Amino acid sequence: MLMSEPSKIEALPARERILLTAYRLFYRHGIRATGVDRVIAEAKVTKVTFYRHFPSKNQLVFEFLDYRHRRWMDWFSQSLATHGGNLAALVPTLREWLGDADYRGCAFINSLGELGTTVPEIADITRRHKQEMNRSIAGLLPDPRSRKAAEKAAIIGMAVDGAIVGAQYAKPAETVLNRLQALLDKL
Amino acid sequence: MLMSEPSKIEALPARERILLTAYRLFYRHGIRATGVDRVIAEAKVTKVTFYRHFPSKNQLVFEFLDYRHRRWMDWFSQSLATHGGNLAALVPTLREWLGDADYRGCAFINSLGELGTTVPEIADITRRHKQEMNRSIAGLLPDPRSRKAAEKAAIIGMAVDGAIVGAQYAKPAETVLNRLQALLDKL
DNA sequence: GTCGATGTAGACAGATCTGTCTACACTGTA
DNA sequence: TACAGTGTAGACAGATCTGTCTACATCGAC
Repeated sequence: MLMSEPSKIEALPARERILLTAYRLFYRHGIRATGVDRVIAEAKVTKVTFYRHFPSKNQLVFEFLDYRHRRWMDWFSQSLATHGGNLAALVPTLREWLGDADYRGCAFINSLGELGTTVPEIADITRRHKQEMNRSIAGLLPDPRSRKAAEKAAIIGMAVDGAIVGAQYAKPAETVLNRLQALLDKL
Repeated sequence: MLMSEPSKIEALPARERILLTAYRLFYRHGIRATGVDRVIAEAKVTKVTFYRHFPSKNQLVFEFLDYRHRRWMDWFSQSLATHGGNLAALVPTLREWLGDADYRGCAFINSLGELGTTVPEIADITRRHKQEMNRSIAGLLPDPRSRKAAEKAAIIGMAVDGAIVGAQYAKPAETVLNRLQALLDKL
């Protein structure tokens, strides 16, 4: 769902191929488990090309997270709209993601857990990502720009984070989604 | 709070020193960022001793998570009891942990995000840990052994997971705790 | 006195990792 | 026509990583 189409990657310029390959490997296997050499091999570029576009692995990680953020927000907003644009849209939208076969949680939460003290910028990046997610959630509520909507969205966002993590260790995702729906029904 | 006392480690047998050192380094820096050589150096043992007690790094990781589970559950149960043993105890209990200077989230969630596909056992380990956490939460509710309490505890546990993760990227933890309290007030 | 358990100091092997380097080719634009 | 941008194939350096190995010492229990 949020994964790129591998069959079309070969036609892309080298930089795009590197970023999409890193995106797929970092999300699936983790950042430290994915060496630069593996990204280079699977993107079918050379080291000179890689280091011409990305001065370091850490820079690639930042661009991976930025790219992930933009793609995820696009999907999230569109899917919420598709499902009706109100709070009832939230769980059906999350169902599309949490039930995916390639689901591996939130790239930001995972990266924070893996590298949070080694690369402190990841906490800021994660906070901004979640703030924007919460703004989208606020948009589902009556009077979306009010203080009350922001506070309620933050509470809902916290529960969504819990569901995201829960779907990583608990199967099936449907259990977690039902739990989230039950919580939303009480708010 | 949940960290061991470094000043007393030297007096312990080698196996305990290794486990406590791994516990501290894995929790603070992540698993892959912590090499075996570093654990050995800081535990003040030799490689032969290390590999006599732990056949592999993965085995050490499993024992780190088991140890973390037992210590965390002990703290969690005792702190909940100290704060009154009912649902109102939950947020004050979590405040002790989430506000800690060495706070780095949940070792299970972090390990799952870092190594979830490389070491699939971690998902099962995490699920069992969270099931036991939820059983403790159910114990705070009226009629703790009922189906209803289990379901409510699972919902609360999901929100707790969200708070745990939120406290990693959002400062101060007090904001997250207030949000959690607001959610609990609505349940 | 013997033996098992526990501990010691690295050397070593093989693998993996990040980043730099050389010299060249192709393409598109001005 | 020239030049900048983009791309190529590794070799190489230095570092880090996991796990095995040798030979010995100490201690406590039987």
